[in-house]
Amino acid sequence: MRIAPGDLLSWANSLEINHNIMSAVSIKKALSGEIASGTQIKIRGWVRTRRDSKAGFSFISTHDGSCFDPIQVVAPAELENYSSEVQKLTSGCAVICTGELVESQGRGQKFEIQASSVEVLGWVEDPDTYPIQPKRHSFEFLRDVAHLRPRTNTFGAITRVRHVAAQAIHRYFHENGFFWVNTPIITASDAEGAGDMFRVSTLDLANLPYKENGSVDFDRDFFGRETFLTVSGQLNVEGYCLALSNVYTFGPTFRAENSNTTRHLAEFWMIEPEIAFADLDDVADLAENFLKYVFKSVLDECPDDMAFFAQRIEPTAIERLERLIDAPFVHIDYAEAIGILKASGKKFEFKPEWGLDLQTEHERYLTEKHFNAPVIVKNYPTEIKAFYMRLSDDGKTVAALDVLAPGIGEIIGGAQREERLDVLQKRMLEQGMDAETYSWYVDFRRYGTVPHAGFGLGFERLITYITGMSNIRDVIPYPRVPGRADF
RNA sequence: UCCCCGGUAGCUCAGUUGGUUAGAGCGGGUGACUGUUAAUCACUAGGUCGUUGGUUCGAGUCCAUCCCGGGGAGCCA
Repeated sequence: MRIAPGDLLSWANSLEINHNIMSAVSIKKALSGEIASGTQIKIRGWVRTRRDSKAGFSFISTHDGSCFDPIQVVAPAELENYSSEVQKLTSGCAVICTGELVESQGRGQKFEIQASSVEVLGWVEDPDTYPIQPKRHSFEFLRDVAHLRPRTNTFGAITRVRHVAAQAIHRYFHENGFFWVNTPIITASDAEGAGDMFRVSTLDLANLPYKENGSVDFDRDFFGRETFLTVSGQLNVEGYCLALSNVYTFGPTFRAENSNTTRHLAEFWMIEPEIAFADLDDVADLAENFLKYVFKSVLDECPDDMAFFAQRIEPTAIERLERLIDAPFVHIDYAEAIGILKASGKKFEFKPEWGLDLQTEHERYLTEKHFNAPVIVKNYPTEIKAFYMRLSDDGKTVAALDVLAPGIGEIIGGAQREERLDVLQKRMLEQGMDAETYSWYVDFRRYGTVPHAGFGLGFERLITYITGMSNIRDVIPYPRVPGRADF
């Protein structure tokens, strides 16, 4: 039996195995208007608040995460467990509510449920100390209860936006003929100096084997050599790029840097597309096109969540995404950027100078003050960039790019790769890199080399930008940062 | 890693130049009231003031130390 792609989901949902799943409806569906008023429905979720009316019923505001809004369940005093259970419900209790879906008599919601049954599945053991209360909590506090914070409005919204953005990313690439490549998480290459690495080892730290010269004998480690957690899938994905043309990675990435900022995590997710037969301008266009697609998808698919961010987190959350979708990104050369900074007359803590990397204050000036738009800065001085970036004819610059966004700074870093064998080898030699470790990478330049380019996008930085959340630790479920790996 | 700021009730905070029994709002409990919706009103329970040490007749308050958190910088995505 062959089933048309558009019918696959209804075919799957019709299978016996799903009958139990379909017996209740999501709150999203109950509030959507798809279900006729008067229909008997069942919803399952967690209590946000309970308000009693002595007129003989209680309002139970219930959420299940399917959408931003909770549904109001009207529980009449006639319920057999009304005084014994319903009136004892507190924030966080898990309930199954059955009843008639009706248009609400009160303001604030279109539909509500006139309950004929409220079944309590899980009580809150001690309501007095349950951390998630129906009030505003600080994000600092919620980080200490990261396992419970998904029950709040904000973290529910973040989770849905994160999901929609991830789906949009995969969809964008899929529909543009890219293949998702799962590059290894454990690696032996000291990946291009992108940062300090976490060691992966099964050696007994209290009883390390040593070689005769006194160094640790990694021959006896699990992989028979030193290994680490990946800091980038780029080197690996290049191999797939030079066979499948358009590829990307989307996976966890690890940096053991002692970074204590609102935009760094020790464990984060990174998206790295890599395109063959392409130069720096091609990858700059890809970055712009890609970002606009993802932003548009989130605006279209998460209107309620985005409205919440605009109302409570960052007033311009929606407008700035709309503006960014409409306006072309600014493209400038690093040299021009230095010129603009020097001519600005602004006093910077670090003086802008050709040959030095742009400081955060410089990036902010360019993207927030001078252009007030996303800026793609291209062609950086050779000395401050990685070995694999393509050298210009005069050798002074490499074909690197950074995408700077107002509010967060660097969101994307990319480059055209050095495809010429001799030039790459020379640069690796200059930087004192171990030729043997990277021989497989150099092979790509030996066998059918072509110009190719790619970029890296920090997924959490993207979510930070979309939602207006100011700390990256609040857009990943369980943040890992120096000194903390709770939960 | 460096520079600033902070740690008081379950949560968010106030607490005077050091001075008796440390306060408020929310949340919890009890009651009243109400198609309510951050409901409202009354009553009530709840604190070794981050740790350790010091100064003082007396420390939430001053000093030192360590721990933890936040913001900024560097590194980067």
